[in-house]
Amino acid sequence: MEPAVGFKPLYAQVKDRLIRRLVDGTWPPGMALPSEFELAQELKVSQGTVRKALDAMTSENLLVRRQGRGTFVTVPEESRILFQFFHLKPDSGTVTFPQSTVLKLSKTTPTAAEAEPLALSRRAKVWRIERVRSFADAPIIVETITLPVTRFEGLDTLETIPNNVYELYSKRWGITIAQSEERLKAISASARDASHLKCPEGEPLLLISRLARDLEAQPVELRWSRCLTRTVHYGVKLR
Amino acid sequence: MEPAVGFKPLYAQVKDRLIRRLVDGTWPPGMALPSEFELAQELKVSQGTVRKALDAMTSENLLVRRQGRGTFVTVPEESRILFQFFHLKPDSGTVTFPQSTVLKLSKTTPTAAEAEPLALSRRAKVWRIERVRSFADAPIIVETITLPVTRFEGLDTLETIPNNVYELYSKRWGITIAQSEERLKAISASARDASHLKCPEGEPLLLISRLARDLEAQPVELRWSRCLTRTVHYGVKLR
DNA sequence: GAGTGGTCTAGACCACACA
DNA sequence: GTGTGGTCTAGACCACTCT
Repeated sequence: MEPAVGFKPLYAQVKDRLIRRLVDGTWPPGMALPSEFELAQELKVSQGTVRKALDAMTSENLLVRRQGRGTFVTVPEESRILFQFFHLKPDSGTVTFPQSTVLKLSKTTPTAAEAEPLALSRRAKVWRIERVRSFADAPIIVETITLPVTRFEGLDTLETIPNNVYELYSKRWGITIAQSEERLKAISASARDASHLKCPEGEPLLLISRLARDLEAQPVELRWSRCLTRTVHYGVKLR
Repeated sequence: MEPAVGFKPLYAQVKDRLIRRLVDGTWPPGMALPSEFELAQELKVSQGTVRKALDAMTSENLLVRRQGRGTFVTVPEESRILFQFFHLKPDSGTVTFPQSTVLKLSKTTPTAAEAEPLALSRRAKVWRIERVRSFADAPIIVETITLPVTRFEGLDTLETIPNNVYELYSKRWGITIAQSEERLKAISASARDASHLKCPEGEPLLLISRLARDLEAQPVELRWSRCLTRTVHYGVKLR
């Protein structure tokens, strides 16, 4: 008699086994999974149970299913990131991905406020990236990205840091950003923020603190974005 | 041969029929629905198809299912509203619902910025509620709520306007708030905001503009909240 | 035409709630 | 014990994609 606490439905167990294959790189982004019947046969469950696991993973944006074609591992390309993780939109007009300019890349130790959410020691090494992001040449965001060096070896040897860093994390280190939590506050622009955003010191800015996690829900990236919201807003839909 | 465009899966049609019963009050909040087999028999579909419709409605927070007990229409009680629509949380400590004090209730006509999202004419009548909300006696939010008079007849005859207005909308007018969209910006506290929030004029505030919709996705309520985010933050989880 | 996911059905058994 | 939702299975047919 197994305890009720430890019980997991079969489809959840199947889901866990499939996620493990995403984590270990058996099925890299873009790859087609075997068909439902092949998976069912291999995992010794019915096709309906495999489907329930695949549907759950699809609703978490880990997979993409196309009728008639197959089931594919999600690729962290721009349009997906834009939709899933980037919530700043122009007040009017179409949504676009901002251009970015790196100000500084340094190797340092985390502050207490950085170490705690990233589950790191104060003596651990981290990369700190500072960059400005712009819509149509107008600077909108100043942001600081903090990454543990242990998971991003050789970051400083890259020629450039691309606009879409989540695609980089995936391609260079095989790290998939699967979920994140954001905390928003209103703050005043510091002299430094103001100079980068070309706005008066003391201008109200939207501060977004994001903690991003990988497929196994381990914290991977901490990001502090200060945003000028004169022409853009942060959009949320609640169901 | 029917056109592919007009096609809707059977479970989606079932879902639409069930939602109609929520809208017309056949099944009010808190009521138990018939069992899956009874619904299947009545609607002439299989129990599995009914289940798919019920699961979809459950994931939209319209229904609550309890193993062994039954399926129930969601009640807009505090804890649910807190979880579903209220995203301001103390930086540390437990989540609570703020107290509120109504400053003013007036009947007026909408501004252009109010009329458009509510799909109203500029000459329509609207209620405008202004109130302050506090955590532990500290004022945190000043907000303005705009409601079309046609859908909320007699609002001015109420003795008091309760803290949880969505519960009021449901009980008094049978209107269920099922979804909403929020836009966030950082602004400076006006003299008026500052006096209510007991903060300096010019203090950075988080402005939340919310458009709330009913079960049929019709806009119902427009709300502008100005929030002091020194000790609280707006939390978002992204999957 | 062959292969894929999408829908629909039917039935079995389990876990839980309540009287 | 009875009735509910939760899980699991098996099979059928449809719509779509690619060759």
